[in-house]
This record gives sequence, C-alpha cells and structure tokens, in this order.
Amino acid sequence: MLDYASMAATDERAQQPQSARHRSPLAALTRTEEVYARLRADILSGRLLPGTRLRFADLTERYDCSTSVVREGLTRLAEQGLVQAEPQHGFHVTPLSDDDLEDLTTARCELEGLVLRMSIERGDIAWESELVAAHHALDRTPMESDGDPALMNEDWTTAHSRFHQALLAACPNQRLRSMALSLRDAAELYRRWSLPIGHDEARDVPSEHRALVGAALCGDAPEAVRLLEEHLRRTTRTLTTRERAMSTG
Amino acid sequence: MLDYASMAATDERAQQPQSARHRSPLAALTRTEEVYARLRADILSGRLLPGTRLRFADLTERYDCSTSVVREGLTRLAEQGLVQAEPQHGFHVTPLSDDDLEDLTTARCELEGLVLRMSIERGDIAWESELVAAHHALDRTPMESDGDPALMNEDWTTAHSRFHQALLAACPNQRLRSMALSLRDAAELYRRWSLPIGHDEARDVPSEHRALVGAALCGDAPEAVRLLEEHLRRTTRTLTTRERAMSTG
DNA sequence: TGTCAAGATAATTTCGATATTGCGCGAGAT
DNA sequence: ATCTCGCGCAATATCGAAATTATCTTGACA
Repeated sequence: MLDYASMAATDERAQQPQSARHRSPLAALTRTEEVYARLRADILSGRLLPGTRLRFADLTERYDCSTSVVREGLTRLAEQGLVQAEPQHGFHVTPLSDDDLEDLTTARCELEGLVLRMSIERGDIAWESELVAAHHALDRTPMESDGDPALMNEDWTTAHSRFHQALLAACPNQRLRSMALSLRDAAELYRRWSLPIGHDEARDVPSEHRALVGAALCGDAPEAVRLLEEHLRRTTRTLTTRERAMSTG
Repeated sequence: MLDYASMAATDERAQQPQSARHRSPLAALTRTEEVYARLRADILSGRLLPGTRLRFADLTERYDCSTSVVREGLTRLAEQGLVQAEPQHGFHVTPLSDDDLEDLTTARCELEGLVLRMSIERGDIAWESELVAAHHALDRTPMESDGDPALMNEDWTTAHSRFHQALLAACPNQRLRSMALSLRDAAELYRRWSLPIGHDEARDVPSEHRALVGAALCGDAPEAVRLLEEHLRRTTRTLTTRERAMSTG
C-alpha cells in the first residue's frame, strides 16, 4: 500500500489542496459526482421547484464549481428525465403534468408489480429480514413533521423510500429493478407536492403498508402485486384531484 | 455508409455566421448532439468493439471537437448503459457478458411483451399500415450482405429495427415504450456479434416475423406476445451457445 | 532477485475564457 | 399603427489549457 503521508512530506508544495484525500479509491468522489448528487437531491427534495429554469451562473455559484461540472450533472439528470434540456435554451426542472402522472402511474403499476413478483419469488431470509426492519422503521416514523403539520417529515420520506426499495430488493434482474427504482424517483417529484396541500383523510396508509408486508412474507405474490397497484393508484388519485381543485380554484 | 469526415467539413463551412434571423429548431444541431449520435452509432454498428477503452485524445481527433463535447456524449451514453464510466479511469464500451444477456432477455420479454400488448390494444389503422409497410420492407431485404455472406447486411439491420419499432409504436405510454426501445438498443450490441460467427440454420426468422404480424393485425395480443417472447429467446439461445462454443474451443 | 518508493509520463477532470446563439428593444418604412 | 430589420445584451455551447490523478519506469535497498 502507498504511504501518502511520506509522499506529502517530501512534496509539500504540490500537496496543498483543501479537501483531505482518502486512500480508498472508492472514497475519491469527483467533483462532478458530488454536484450531480446535490443537484438531484435538491430537485427530489423540492428545493428546486418543477419548471424552474436552471441557469449556469446561478448553479456554479450555488455549488462553487465551473460550468462544465454543472453541465455534466444536468446532462445526466436530463437523461434520466428529472430535468429537461432544450438545445441553446438551457435546462429546467421537469414540470409536473397530469397526463404524465397518469403514464407514470401505469408504468409503475406494471413494472413495479412485475419486479415485486420476481422479488417475492426469489426472496430469501435476508430479504425478509431487511423488509421487516424497513417496515418497522416506517411504521414508527410519523408522516407529518413535528414542527409544522403541513410539512412532510423528511425522515418519513426516507423510511418510505427504504421500505419500497426493500420490497423490490430480491428481484434478481438488475435491469428491471433499476428501471423500477428510476420510475420511483420520477414519482417522488409528484409525491413531494402532495401532503403540503392536504392529504387524503380517508386513507390509512400505514395499514396499506402492513398488508403489503404480510402478503410479501406469505409469498403470496399475486395478492402483494394487487395491493401494491392499489397503493400506487390511490396516491395518484389523491394527487390528481388535488391538482384539479387547484386549477379550478 | 456515411462519410462523417466530409459531413463535418461541409457542415462547418456551411455554418458561417450570417444574420441569424430565421429560427429552424430542427436544423440547429449542436455539436454535442452530433457527436453523441455518431458515438452511439459507432458503438451500435460495431465500429467500436465492446470492452474498448475510450480515450479522450482519440475521440477528440476522430470527431474533431474538444474534450467537453466528447465527455458529454460519453456521459449520456453511460447513463443509458451503452458505455461504462469509472471515475478517474475514463470510459469504455460496455463489455458483453453471458449473465447480462440472460437478464437483458428476461427484461425484454417482460417489458416488450407488455408494450406490445398495449400497442395491439390501442393500435389504429395508421399503426397497422406502418407495420405492414415495415414488415414488407424487412421481408424483401436479404439478411446477409451481398459482398460477404459472413457479414450482416446493414440494410437488414435497419429494416429489422424499424419493424420491431413499428410493432411497439401504438403503445400510448411513452415511458414504457422508450424503456423497451432502450432495451432493444442494449440488445443490438449482442445481436451485432451473432451472425458474423454463424447463425442458427434451424431457424426460419422471416416466418417468425410473419406470424408476429399476423397475430398483431388480428388483435390477438396474447398470441403475439407469446410469439415475440419465443422470437427473443431463440436469438438469445443462438448467442449463448455461440459464446460457449467460442470459450470452450 | 524481488520489493518498494520516487520520478516521469499519460490520462482524466476541472477551469475560465471565447465563440455562438437567442431574444428584446427601438428606429425606420409601408 | 403595425411590421420588419438591425443592434446590443444575456445566456449557452465550445474550446484549449491547467490542475489533478493514475499508470508506468527506473533505480536503490534488502
């Protein structure tokens, strides 16, 4: 293994970068990846609203890097559909649309259902274990923020994401699984704007999750898939009615 | 085959800055998009072999542009899975693997089957018309190249791609359709290396296509999906046996 | 002879500047 | 009064080099 300490001692002048470099090759995050991750997080968390124009000048300042780095991050996000690129016109956060939400939900029901079925069929004890753990954590986390009930709890969002990821984790097909997860990301944009306006009082989301876990652990794939589809469609219905109420009001 | 060198040369001169008055949005191809498209074509057509390291110096020379442009193209392709990126180690064309081909085929059977079903259910007369046209063109194009029977005919590849695209074209769900097409792209990499080694003599590919069109036009979605899956799996079987023969020989 | 470090070399990543393009404002013509 | 044309500003796209990081080479030491 290399001895970076002695290298630095002999070559002090060249070794004056601000961030401490680790020896592990995996720990060496490039600037590009860091900015990409922050950009993605800022969009998914709602700090950058759908439809927002993304000017290079703003972003280079915000993330303290050059245009190239911002550009690469935006390019990658555009390829995933989180932002849109118009040649010579720059980038903007993908705007929300009712039709797109319909398409997205259908796609998720089909694909996530498929992946869930494969996951249940191939799931082992480790998978069951992580699923139970994730569900427990989700069940014990309140949906609404302590400080402001109108705001969504950040921890709940994380736990919710972990739970659904755990459901799909045992699917042996990497491609299908990552596609399903990418669709979940896209849907996260919509979900983010759901609760702040008002959520469906008639729903009992925790029990929906509990039923899902039950069916999954029993190995009852058809029932689990049915429950998942219902779960997804209910969320969509809440969102679309909310949007219609806003546009008419 | 296209002559990219002369295209680029004429393009540059033609783009002399005059009074930028008229706005033709499609004619305004940015350098980045052009290089991206050429890179993608070079990979899919086999001019850049799977596993090849992609050095910036080579590519900037090949496409006559700066590193930024090459980098963006590679980044986009990496996001799609056609090339792989290792931080600080550059890019390389995604290498072929038996396991990945298995995953890919399963994913395609499921997803393309789904999209085909939706396409048949929603297909109108215009869809049928384009499907018949694409099939006719494919049927009349010889699979093997005139010059060298061991080489795949470029025209057949194009016609084949158009045919399968026509099958899926009526699916109303944009996301599912584009995902299915992106999986076809990935598979194209494998198919490209199938015939040059030797194809399955026992197969009658044209009649497989004919049966598919028949079922699709009858509106018999289940049968069409069954035929499509069989079609895809047969190609995979040919490829995997070929690879095993190579590795053992 | 084999291992290891330090210099040399080659590649990638990041930067800041330049070139190009799109858009709005105002002058002039019909 | 409305429309067209041209200039100037703002933003993006592209460039080429500098900074950073990995790889290869060399030579000393055990």
